[in-house]
Amino acid sequence: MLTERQNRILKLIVEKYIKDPIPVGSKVISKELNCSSATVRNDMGELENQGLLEKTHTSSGRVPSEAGYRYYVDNLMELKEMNAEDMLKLQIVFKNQQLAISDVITKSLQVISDMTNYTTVVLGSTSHENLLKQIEVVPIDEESIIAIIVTDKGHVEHKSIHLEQVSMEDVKKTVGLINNLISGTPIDEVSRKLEFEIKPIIGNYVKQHEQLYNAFYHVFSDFTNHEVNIMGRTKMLEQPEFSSNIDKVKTVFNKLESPDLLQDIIEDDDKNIKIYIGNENNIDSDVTVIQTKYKKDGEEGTIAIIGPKRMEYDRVVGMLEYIKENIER
Amino acid sequence: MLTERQNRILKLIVEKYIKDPIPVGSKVISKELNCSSATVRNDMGELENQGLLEKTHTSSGRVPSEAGYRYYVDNLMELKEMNAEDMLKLQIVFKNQQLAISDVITKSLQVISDMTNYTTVVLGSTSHENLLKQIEVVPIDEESIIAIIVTDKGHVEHKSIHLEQVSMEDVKKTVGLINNLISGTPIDEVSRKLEFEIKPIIGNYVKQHEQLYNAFYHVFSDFTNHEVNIMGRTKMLEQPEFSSNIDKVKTVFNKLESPDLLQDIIEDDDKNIKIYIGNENNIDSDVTVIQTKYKKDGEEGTIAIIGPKRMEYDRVVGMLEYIKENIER
DNA sequence: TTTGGCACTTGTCAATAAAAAGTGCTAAAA
DNA sequence: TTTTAGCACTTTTTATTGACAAGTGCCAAA
Repeated sequence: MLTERQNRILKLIVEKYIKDPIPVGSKVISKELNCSSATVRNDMGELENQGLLEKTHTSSGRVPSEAGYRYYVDNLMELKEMNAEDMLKLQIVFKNQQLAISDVITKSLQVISDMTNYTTVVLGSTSHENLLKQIEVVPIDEESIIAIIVTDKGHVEHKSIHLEQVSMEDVKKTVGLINNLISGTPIDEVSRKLEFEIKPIIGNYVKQHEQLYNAFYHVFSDFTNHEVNIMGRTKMLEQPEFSSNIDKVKTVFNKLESPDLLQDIIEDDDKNIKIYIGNENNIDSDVTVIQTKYKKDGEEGTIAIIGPKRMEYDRVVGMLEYIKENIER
Repeated sequence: MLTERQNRILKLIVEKYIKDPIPVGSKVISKELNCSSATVRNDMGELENQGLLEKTHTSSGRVPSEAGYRYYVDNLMELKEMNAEDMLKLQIVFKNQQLAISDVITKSLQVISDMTNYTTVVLGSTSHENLLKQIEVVPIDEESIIAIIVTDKGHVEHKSIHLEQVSMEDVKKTVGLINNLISGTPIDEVSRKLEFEIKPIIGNYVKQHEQLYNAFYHVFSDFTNHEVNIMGRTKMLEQPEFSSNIDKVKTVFNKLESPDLLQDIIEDDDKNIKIYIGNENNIDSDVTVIQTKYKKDGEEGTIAIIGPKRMEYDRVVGMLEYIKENIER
């Protein structure tokens, strides 16, 4: 259990360090509290014993540890109103009636990325949550068509298909069949249903049914599992602790580029705003992920902000709350 | 005019420097030529006078200047066969019959990016080259529909539209009208045609025509001008001259992130492989862009490889030739 | 025209020293 | 019992020095 003064010292150190990433000494802190640097030093020693602070070397100032950030976020952080400037920039996006929800979300997270210099991510719903709404085909030339899949959540994906000696009529027949028989099925189960419900039927009266079946099978099995949108991919370079350590930057960039990983990583059913500091997330032990789920009409997904552990927690949480509120009404 | 030996020296220096970015001294060169280092030094001095070589400081070895690279590319470079390993990896992509052309291109450039550690870009055709093929609408719920635009080149784009109190019937009518009257029009002229050919008609017998017209107007005017695909966005970090200079990296990253700029930059009607070294391109004076146009059936576009000026010119040109050849037949 | 040789420049590396920042601990003060 | 002043000690940062390596330019001889 920490004393009142220790709490105040920890809070000051975390906030100072977030503003400027240099270890914080006892002197600066003592000026803000009404006590001497020696007193502060004693408390800092105790905070270090508790694992909330760290030293970079024997005689350096203190830096928050991972547990320190966690304690700060859980107990010390005060949420403040979003500042007027931030709010204004976001409102421009929200006021735009033309935009569909998903565009509003993407655009506003783009704005946040620019304002904060953190990387932002928007994750659509997963393919097992999306139901097949409709499939459309558009012929391009004699040998190729484009198949367009639309899900009930409004997710659209398309794929060009190369077919030899298949009549457009047969294609239309097959598509009609799919739309009639298996629309409403979760996307990731469609492939299986194709095999058991469509293949046997078209086998009888569609020429080249093998080729056609294969084509559609691939269309669905290649369906992107998650629609993922990353904004400000390279913002990490703006963070001093990263720009001085290129290897860290590379690690994080690689995580972001590999879409599979990203999907596994940010998955959480909680509707509140969640904060994963360092090892608490699966991206990298040097970053913090702040994320939340949104749900609006049918559409749902996750938005996340990725920054250094030394993130402006209060500001980001404020923004996420604001965005979420605006989305959901 | 350069002497034969000067040509050989310049070639050696460029190639050595490309392999390993440290200034090249007269001694190493003299070992490969049958002459003394003093002779080489004289020639190097002359090459520097001609602006083809540079020194990093008074007593350093030489480094190719921009003009030096240009001279190398124009006069000295020998194209060699692609090495077997590179070729094998690319063939795996080309052999895959399932893939549509555009996917083959994207995938193969992904492979090239991984093999070379350069950033690669695939640019689809511009919107004035794409003709409207067909527009489809899929209703999602009472108040929103998804509009899907397909062009003759097989480019697909979709947009969710929010409509209030518009009947699906009216939507279908309007879409039918568009498909009948203005399919075949270049995408960037559709908006105008909508105004003069569709608006007057639906004005008469479609309720809420204003809203509907606006919605479709935006669908087309927001149509992405260029489909752009970037692979290996962060590969620049693997290049020693960049990873030691973060500001350069940031500049290049920013250029890559801004899609508008990218479009202006890589625009060229020449069908050959073109090389833009340093200031010759508009991305950054520290990079080289090697690019070419491809054309296959209806589809056409540009592929580009972006790397440091110290790029492996011969290897990259070889790869591009190989890819182009494979695409076009 | 080429080459050996040498003076000269610059960058790199290691060692040293001094200064700055900050700590921990002790003993005195509150 | 808590707080504080003071001081010894540690580590980092910065600058200085000197030695060495790499490389050049130029001159005079081959």
